[in-house]
Amino acid sequence: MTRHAQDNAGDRPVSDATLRDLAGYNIRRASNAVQADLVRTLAPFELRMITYSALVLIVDNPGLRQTQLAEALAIERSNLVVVIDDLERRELIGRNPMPTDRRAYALTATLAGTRLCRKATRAVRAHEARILSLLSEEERQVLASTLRRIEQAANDEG
Amino acid sequence: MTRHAQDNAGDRPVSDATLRDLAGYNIRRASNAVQADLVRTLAPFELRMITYSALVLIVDNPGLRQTQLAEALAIERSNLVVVIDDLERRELIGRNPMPTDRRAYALTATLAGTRLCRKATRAVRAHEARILSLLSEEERQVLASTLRRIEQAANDEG
DNA sequence: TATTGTTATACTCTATAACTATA
DNA sequence: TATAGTTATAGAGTATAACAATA
Repeated sequence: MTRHAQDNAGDRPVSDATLRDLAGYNIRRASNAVQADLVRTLAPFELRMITYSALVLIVDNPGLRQTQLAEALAIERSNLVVVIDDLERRELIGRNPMPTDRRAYALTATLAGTRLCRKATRAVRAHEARILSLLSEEERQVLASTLRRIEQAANDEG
Repeated sequence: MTRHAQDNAGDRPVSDATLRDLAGYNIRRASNAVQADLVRTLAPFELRMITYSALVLIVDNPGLRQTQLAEALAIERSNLVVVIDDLERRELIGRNPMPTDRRAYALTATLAGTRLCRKATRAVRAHEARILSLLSEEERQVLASTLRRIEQAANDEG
């Protein structure tokens, strides 16, 4: 393919200096890349990120109600329903009636759910370890700390 | 509302220690919060994050082709079309024929587009400044640097 | 009246395949 | 044969409103 002088920006590297100054832009790009990678990591377990996260929290907090779980995951109650439906249909968790409040369910993991959770967590951690191996221990701590504060501040802006 | 002893996890704080160890989880939460905040910031300009980002790159790189722009934004060519359609319909940018390649368009911002870009950038920066004021200069640099490396590594895992 | 889980719905973001016109 | 832009479509993710059962 021949090139001509008047191609102007055609072959020069694209400058994204303005956007790279914005935390929101960098976070979106990193988040998209990491989420796509997590989809691949969790696919063998037939789990999505949100399904996996819900399972972990149920394993770690037996007896959780759905509203509590939705809040902990920072998603809407209504969007959690299909997630719980999926985990229950596969008999990884159970919706147990609460004697003290007949509106609510106490969520508990089955043995199969606990086992799958452990296996998936090992896979996710191994996968993350390869990515995070590029970062020093201090950088990892700064990353976790700054992300948490940014989330908090962004929510407070609302 | 009365409480009973058998409420089990009902009132205890939900432990998300397992998930908080995962970079992917923290990044997703921060990204969601920041994107939601950006939506609110850009709404007065009738811009979404992707529309704003595209406009910035066109202003900074006049003559850009759509494929180059999509690659720079890390989105699919096909998803960029409606974004460019929107910006063109509002006469913020123009699709100019390229004499050297009649398949492609050279994208350029109009005066109105350049002005809107400047105004929106000021608003976004002011908004980010409030959030980033919680971070030291060193933390901001570590954040930007680590996010970029994580994006790169996650893409390479694919 | 308020809350829990649920349904329905809509809008955004992303990914893929296939088409057209050019190269 | 390959590339630029386009169209259509499907799957996630997210948000809101409204409902029945229960508190």
